[in-house]
Amino acid sequence: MSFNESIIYLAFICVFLTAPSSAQDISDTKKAVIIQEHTLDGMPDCNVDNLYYRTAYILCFNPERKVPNWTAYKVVADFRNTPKREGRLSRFRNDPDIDGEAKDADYKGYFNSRGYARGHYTPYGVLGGDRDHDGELPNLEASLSDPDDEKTVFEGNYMSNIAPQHHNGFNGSPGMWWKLERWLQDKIITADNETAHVIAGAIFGPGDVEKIGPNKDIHVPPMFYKIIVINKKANKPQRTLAFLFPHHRKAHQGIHNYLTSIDVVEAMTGIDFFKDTVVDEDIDTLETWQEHFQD
DNA sequence: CGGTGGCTGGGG
DNA sequence: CCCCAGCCACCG
Repeated sequence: MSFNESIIYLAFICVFLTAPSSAQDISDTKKAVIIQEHTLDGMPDCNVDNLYYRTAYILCFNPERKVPNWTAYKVVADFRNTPKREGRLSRFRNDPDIDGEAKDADYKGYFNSRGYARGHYTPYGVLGGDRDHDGELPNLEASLSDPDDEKTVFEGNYMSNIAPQHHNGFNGSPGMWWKLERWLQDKIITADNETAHVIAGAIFGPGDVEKIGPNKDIHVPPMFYKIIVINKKANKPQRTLAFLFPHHRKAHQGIHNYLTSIDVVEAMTGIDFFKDTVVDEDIDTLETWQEHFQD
C-alpha cells in the first residue's frame, strides 16, 4: 500500500467510524413508515444531515443553535396514553444519535436566573399509545411496560426535542405554548376524537439572540410557530391553523391573537411545509377559528 | 439514572 | 378542596 493509498484508507475508516453521528441507524423501510405517519405528502424542508426519525415524531435539528428547527408529529387519541410523567419517564435524556447536542445539565440554573424551562417541541402528552400494536402500553410500573413503546417516550424526552422556553407565561400554564397544547389535546383530540398533524418550530431571524449554557452555545429562539392540520373526517373537511408566537413571558390576551397563515410562516422560515395539495392552505385560519379561542 | 418532593396556574 | 400538566432541585 502506497502512502497515498494509506491516507485514503485511513480517511475511509475515519468516515466510517464517525458516520453514525449524523446518520441515524434506521432502515429505509422504517423511515418510510415514519414519514407516512408524521407528514402529509412530503417532508418539510430540512438539510438531510439534520433529519432524525423517531417513532413519535420527525426531528429537523439545528446543530449550530443546538435546538430543533422543527419537529413534525401526528396526534391521535391513543397517543395521549402517555403514563404519568414520573420516575424514569420524567427525565430528560441525551440523544444517542447526535453529537454536541445540548445536555440536561447545560440548562441548570437558568430556570431561576432567567426563567427558562426545557420546553418540548413534541409534547410529552402525545408520546404514548400502543405504537407497535402488540396490545401493550408504556407504563410507569416497569414490569408492566412495553419496552418498545417505552422507548418512544424516552425519545420524546431527548434533549434534541428541547429548546429554552420561558416557563411562566409561555411553556407552563397559562402560557401560549401550554394553552395551545391543552386545546389541541383536550378538546380536539380527546373530546372531539379528531386526528391532527402538527409542525412545531422556531424562528431566529437575522439578528443576534441570547445564548445560554456553560459554553453559551444554546440559542434561545425569539419566536416559535406551530402549524396544525386537523385531518379530514367523515363529514368534516380538513382544517388548518398556523400560530406565530413571540417568545415572551407577558400574559397573553388569548392565543387567537397569534393566528396567522401557513403562507406567512413559510415566508418567514423559507420552509415549504406541504409539498403537494393534500393540505388546502386556502382554508386558513383566522376567520374560521377565532371563535374557538375566546379564552 | 431513579426516586422524591416542590413550584405555578388551570380547572372541576 | 383536589388533581393535572408543565416544569425544577436535591439526594443516593
